[in-house]
Amino acid sequence: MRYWLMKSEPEEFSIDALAKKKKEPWNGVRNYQARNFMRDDMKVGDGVLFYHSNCEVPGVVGLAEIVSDAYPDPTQFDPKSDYYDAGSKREEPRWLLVEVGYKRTLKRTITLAELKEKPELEDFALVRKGNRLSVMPVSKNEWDLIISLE
DNA sequence: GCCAACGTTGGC
DNA sequence: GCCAACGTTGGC
Repeated sequence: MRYWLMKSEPEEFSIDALAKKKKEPWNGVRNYQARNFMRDDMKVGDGVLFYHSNCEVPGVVGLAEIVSDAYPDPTQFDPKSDYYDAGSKREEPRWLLVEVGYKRTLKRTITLAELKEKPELEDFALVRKGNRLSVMPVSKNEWDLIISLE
């Protein structure tokens, strides 16, 4: 079993929204590295740290899990969608998604500022300068440490 | 295939 | 709202 961190802007889709909907197709990922993680490495049952980005207090706010294998992201074919990609063909979809299932909301936000202070997390992709991945791997050690901060 | 211009992400 | 970082695009 692997672990992941997935970013979402709370104004777009928050942990509360996921709690309400129970699960959500993670559409709109348009970054090849993130897509490759979803396509090649994510398995049903993998753990997910749900992260709020681009907001007042960025940080890990909940736990989720992968509940589907990767499949083509339908928004890439929808001209009305923000995520439309005219260059992607149905016979050969460029973008994939996985479905993310709600597990629980943390009692408090484990903030980015806190994570940055932990020497053990020095190499964690999230806190490395300039990182813009919206989906990234988390090691077992990193997962355990982050969870323990709750 | 290089690289400048441009767009996006996301913390602050 | 600013801006650093970085991915993508497109002219050459």
